[in-house]
Amino acid sequence: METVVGIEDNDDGKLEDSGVDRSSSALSSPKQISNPVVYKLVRVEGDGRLVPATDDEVMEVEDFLECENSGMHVVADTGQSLECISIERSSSGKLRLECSEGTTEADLGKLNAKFQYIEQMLQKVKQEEKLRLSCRSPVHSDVNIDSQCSADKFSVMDGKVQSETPYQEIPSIVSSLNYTHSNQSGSTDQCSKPSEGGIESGSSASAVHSNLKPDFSMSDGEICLDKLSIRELHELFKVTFGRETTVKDKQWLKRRISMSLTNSCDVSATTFIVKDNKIVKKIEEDSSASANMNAASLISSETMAEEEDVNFRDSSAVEGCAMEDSQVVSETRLRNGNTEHQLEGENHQTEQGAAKRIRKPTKRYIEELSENESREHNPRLLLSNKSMGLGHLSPTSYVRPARNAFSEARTFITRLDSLGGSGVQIPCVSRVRRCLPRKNIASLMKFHPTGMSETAKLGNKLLGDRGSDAGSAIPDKVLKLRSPLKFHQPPASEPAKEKQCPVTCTTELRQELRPKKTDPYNHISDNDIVTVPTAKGGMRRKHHRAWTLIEVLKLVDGVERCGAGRWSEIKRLSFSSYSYRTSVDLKDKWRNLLKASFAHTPADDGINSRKHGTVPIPEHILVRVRKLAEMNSQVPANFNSSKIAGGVHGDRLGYL
DNA sequence: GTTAGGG
DNA sequence: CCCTAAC
Repeated sequence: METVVGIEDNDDGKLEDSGVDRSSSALSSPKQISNPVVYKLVRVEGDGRLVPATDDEVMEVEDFLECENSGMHVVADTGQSLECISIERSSSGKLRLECSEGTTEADLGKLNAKFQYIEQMLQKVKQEEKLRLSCRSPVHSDVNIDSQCSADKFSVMDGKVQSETPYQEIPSIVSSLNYTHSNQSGSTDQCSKPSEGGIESGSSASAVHSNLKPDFSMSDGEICLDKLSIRELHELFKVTFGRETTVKDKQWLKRRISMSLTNSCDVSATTFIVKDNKIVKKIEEDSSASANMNAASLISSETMAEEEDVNFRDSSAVEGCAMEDSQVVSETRLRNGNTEHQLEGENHQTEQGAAKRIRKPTKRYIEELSENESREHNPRLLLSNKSMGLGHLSPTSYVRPARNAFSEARTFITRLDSLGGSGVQIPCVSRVRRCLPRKNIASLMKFHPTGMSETAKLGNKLLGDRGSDAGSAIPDKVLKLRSPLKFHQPPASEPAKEKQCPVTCTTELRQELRPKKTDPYNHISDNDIVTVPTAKGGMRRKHHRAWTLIEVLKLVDGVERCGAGRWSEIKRLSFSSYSYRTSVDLKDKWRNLLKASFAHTPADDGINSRKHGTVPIPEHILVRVRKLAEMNSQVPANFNSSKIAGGVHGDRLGYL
């Protein structure tokens, strides 16, 4: 949690700043942008101990906040850095806030208004709650106020009042009050390294838990809200969500508000709390235990912050009434986890547990968001995401993140087009997942043009078939950027190719089809070799790279030099720069060249050209091949047979 | 690891 | 291009 605590003790002079760690809060995550400022209020005893602020002190601060505009720091922009208000307590016991940085005027008025209202409500509820809960141990509650009108997120969590600002450049105000009654070390841990085990106290969190009363629950909030009239609920709702509501359903209002108020992941650890609009101070207990709890709560809070970020983003994106539902859902989900967690095991409330419970839904949520954005609902997306957790095990999983940035719909369309309007829907996921790793996309884009130019230079290039291939070679995203029209009509050779595939048109084959023709021009980027898992568990090279004239020449030269059969050597000598050409590839190609050279007659040129729509291998090369073959007695056994027509699997004999 | 050959 | 047997 982005918490900054500025503590000064007049008696002892400056208090060690160990308890203050701005960097951790400021750098911990991108979220911080959303929580630029957080304040904590702690009283420091003469001996340096951190003591929880008393109610009176709290009130002092509250009053201060209410009437002291200058005392508030306002962050006008998301880009603002953390500001810190240090609370100084003189020997006389007087608390005072200190501005550590300049104050931005923006939104000051708004903030104050909010604050005032909040304070009102807090006090009101506090009074009520005092009556009701006076006998109970301190409870926590979170007030989370989301002001949509200003796009500010204003919330009170764990006693911290803070506003979260979306990524937009909307001015935001974030302030947080954190009343802590933990010892210094505890405080330190809480503030600077919540996730570490630097807690000195030996007492366990569980001990604290057992001592503490049950966590606040939604019911608490409702109890308080129960007292409110509909009108008040409406007001509260307005303050909470930043908009009016016409809902008359008291229950609904209460639920919504309480949900929001308890949305944060407060843990019963913190010492002070803003509970359901009421600031509650915990009784001083085992301070060390408290420290533990604080640390724990901080962690969960941190986690929560992330969650909420997502949540808020969503809610802010979805405006109006409709948003309520979605928000309810998401919040409910979070809450459920939270509540569940708290109820489930106070003693089991480990940091990890808290994080896990919260994080899981978050991921999912993000995924869902992405899916919504893409407008294309593909159930397999989730699956692909799951695999992401495995890192790079699957090069394909890698692609996911980037993909989100692009229009899925277009991708989808393209894919359909590629099928020649067959209407067969190729699972986007499959395709995407089979795409090259994200990092390669750039290289593809970069190299593609080069490949094209090279092709052009070669002169013998087949534009029809090739052009298409080249286009399809690029991942969907790129394809979109290029001319999608290219894919509308599969090259004539395409169907033939497909037929040649021994494998039936299984999904896998189709998935592979496009990728295969993908990189004829990308051979420069050697890293692009991507293998895909086959049904058998083996790996299969994903891309088809048509042989270029240059490669053929190199091959012939290599054979001339080293002799046919010495593929490894040829590969080493002539294809060292073509990592995607394996010795097996050379062998296969040579085999096809042989067949072609013997099957091929000048008269066939025209026919073959028309037949395949491709540029035939120049006769002079074939002649050379034939010569070499004859020299080495490599005349194909049955060059005349019909078998020759097909050449080695998938190859168009005598063509590049 | 290479080669050869079938698919 | 893939897969494999045979080196």
